Amino acid sequence: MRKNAFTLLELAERLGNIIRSEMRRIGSTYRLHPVHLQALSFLKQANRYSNTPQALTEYLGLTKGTVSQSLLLLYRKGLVARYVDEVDKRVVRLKLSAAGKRLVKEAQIAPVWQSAAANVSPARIKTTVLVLLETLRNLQAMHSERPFGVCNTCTHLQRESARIYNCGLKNDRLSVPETRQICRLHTPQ
Amino acid sequence: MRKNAFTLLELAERLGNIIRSEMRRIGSTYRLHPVHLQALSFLKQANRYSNTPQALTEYLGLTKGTVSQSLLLLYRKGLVARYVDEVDKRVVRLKLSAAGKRLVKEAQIAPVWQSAAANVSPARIKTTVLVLLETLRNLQAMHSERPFGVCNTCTHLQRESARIYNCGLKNDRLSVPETRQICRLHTPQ
DNA sequence: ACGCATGGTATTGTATCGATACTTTAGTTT
DNA sequence: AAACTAAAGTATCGATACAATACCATGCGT
Repeated sequence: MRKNAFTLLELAERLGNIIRSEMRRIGSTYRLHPVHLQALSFLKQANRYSNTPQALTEYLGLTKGTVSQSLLLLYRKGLVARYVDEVDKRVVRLKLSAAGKRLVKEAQIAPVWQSAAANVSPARIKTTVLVLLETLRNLQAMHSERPFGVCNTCTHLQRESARIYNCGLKNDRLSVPETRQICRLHTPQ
Repeated sequence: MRKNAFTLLELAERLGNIIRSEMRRIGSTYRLHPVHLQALSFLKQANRYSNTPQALTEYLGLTKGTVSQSLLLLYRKGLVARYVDEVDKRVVRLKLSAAGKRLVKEAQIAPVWQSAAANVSPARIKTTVLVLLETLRNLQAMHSERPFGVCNTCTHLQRESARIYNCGLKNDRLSVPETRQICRLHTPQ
């Protein structure tokens, strides 16, 4: 039991390393580091409450100064657009540019991963996902980090009718595609 | 199915980030980076075929020049000892110093992890470990990376008698503790 | 004896990352 | 309204990971 949890840690560590060096490999084509690919991938999925430097900082677990510099680099490369929020002028809104979207599509490491897990039965994958998810949530709770999830599994999501959703926290109307994005205010059920 | 494999990738990525920032936090006490903690932890477990810069390079997935520099830093901090191999004088042997061993013990992140996975049933953890292990092995095979495992699960291990083991590849006698270390020549059954 | 591969180091340039200090805007208190 | 205070970002600096390249020493093959 103890031993197994230790193995789980080692495995996650090794997998993390592999993913990281895979990202390094893929990113080198564009002269980007792993953290940049992660940032772009996050921005692609972030909803309207999470498309800011602050949210990205929380997501990556780095300091805001560091993230600010990384964003500057991505901006200079023309991969992300930045504009000041109309309502709160302290806030910067981030958005992938066309080039950024293209890059995220090209630079996927998912295919490699999928073929690596291709021979595992769906049931076992499901168990694995659930176990890892629970562990992740616990770890995040310990560090009082935000869980960052989609609306589907959030307590604040209210379904008004067939295609009308609402965020109970922000009291905003949400479009269906929006409910599939990830949110920094996510609160697991 | 496809969707699940994608989620698995995301989870591993998130967990990797958490582990990484946890390592950053712990390591900052000693002014060490995540990669240094990983190196020390590897050296603690490496067997006699794997206690070299080359093996560490393969393990971390970095370039040998980079790893050489990291080792220099660890050496200057008095955490690892280095000496030239008697037989092949090109080879450098690495060993944790007393201070290095102490640090590895102190700087464990395992406890956090264990409490995070504490409420998951052993059976489900076992499934998770097996799935991740298979995925890891496949990923490593794709990149023709070495799997790095313990003798227990290696095809080259031969059991001579109750407490006498042999490595069929190197034709060396192995002590029982040695069969629990990790080896760069590991070949999964 | 000659090439050639292998294990490792030295050096240089780029850019992450943390720490610190700073600017601007928002909100709150007096 | 004026003055604190907090929040979101940016700028700057120092340390150093990391890749790339070149290099050195040893070992192994013909």
